[in-house]
Amino acid sequence: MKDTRRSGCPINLTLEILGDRWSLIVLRDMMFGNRRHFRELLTKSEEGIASNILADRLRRLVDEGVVSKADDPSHKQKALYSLTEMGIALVPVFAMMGAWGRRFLPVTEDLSIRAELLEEGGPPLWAAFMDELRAIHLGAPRPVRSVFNELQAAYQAVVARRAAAADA
Amino acid sequence: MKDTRRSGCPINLTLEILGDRWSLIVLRDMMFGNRRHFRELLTKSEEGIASNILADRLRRLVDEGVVSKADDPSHKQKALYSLTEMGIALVPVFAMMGAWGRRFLPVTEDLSIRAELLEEGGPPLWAAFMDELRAIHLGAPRPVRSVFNELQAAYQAVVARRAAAADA
DNA sequence: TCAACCAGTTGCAGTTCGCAACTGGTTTAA
DNA sequence: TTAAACCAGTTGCGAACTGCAACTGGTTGA
Repeated sequence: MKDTRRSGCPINLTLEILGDRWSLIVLRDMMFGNRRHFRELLTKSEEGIASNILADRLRRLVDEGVVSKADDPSHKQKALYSLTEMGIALVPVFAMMGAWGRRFLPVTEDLSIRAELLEEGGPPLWAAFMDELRAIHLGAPRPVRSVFNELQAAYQAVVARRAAAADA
Repeated sequence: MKDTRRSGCPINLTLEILGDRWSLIVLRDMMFGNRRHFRELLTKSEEGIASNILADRLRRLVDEGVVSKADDPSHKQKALYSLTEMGIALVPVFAMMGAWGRRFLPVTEDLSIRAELLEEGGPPLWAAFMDELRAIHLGAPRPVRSVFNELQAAYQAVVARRAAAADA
């Protein structure tokens, strides 16, 4: 928690936590890419975050309660980062931001297919996805439907289709 | 438009335009506070933006096409800033961010009443508000319903109620 | 035993931020 | 007519933040 709040406006307070160029990238990768470890977030990011920035952002997000950090039982050195309910509740924000970006900015097809599905699915799809995230990150019972797999499959399909088109 | 795009992901591209601590504050004040001139944005902001930062952000937002700038016919020196359709389309993003902030962050009652109404009203209210913004900023025909006035009245009512409670 | 892997830290140059003072011009009211 | 208030910014400066590359100390698996 920051003690130097500029105002009690919800938009402002949200911006004080997430208003920079990397925090939401990290959360996006945790949420849609299922990246849970430092090295995964560092090396598999499309945008190439620097390790000191990543360390700083993870520390802040943990401080603010958006992300939690735990030891990975399978490996003494591994830290396991999880979304909290606060982090999971960002799904609709991502959906709306993705929809806006997709409409107005020069997105690439492969990287925007997830945003497209999320937009078309609307609140019911978001709720299903959030249920699944609660299972993955909070240990809640795993729902039958896996929105994560649906999104992933759609992404793979686009990548495959584009690769095939490039060959032809 | 920036030529150094980190990736074609819609979330990333959105962040490259709006991912800082001030851009959305400026847009919020234009949208919900109907601030259209430099001095209004500078002095009436809850958060106290610096004039050089405001000038820089307005320049960027105009460059990116989120805001447009025109001469105010009533005053030779006045510049009139308007939301473009791209800016108006941010209404749902603000609604979701406001809802998130309201749920998880220490918002104040007066400054979050608008976010509450926007959340409760849902997509139909957002659409009505966007219609009104198109009238105000783009010269479209003015709709009958004024969501702006509804939000403003609710804000004033909270302020008045709190002032009365403080007196008692 | 040794290479690969783990989560970060450190140093440094360049950029951005935030504050305060200031600029050159316009409008308003006495 | 003139002075005060108002207009959109700009400039200078120290402090903070960013991004890059190299590095640390420890763990794991072959």
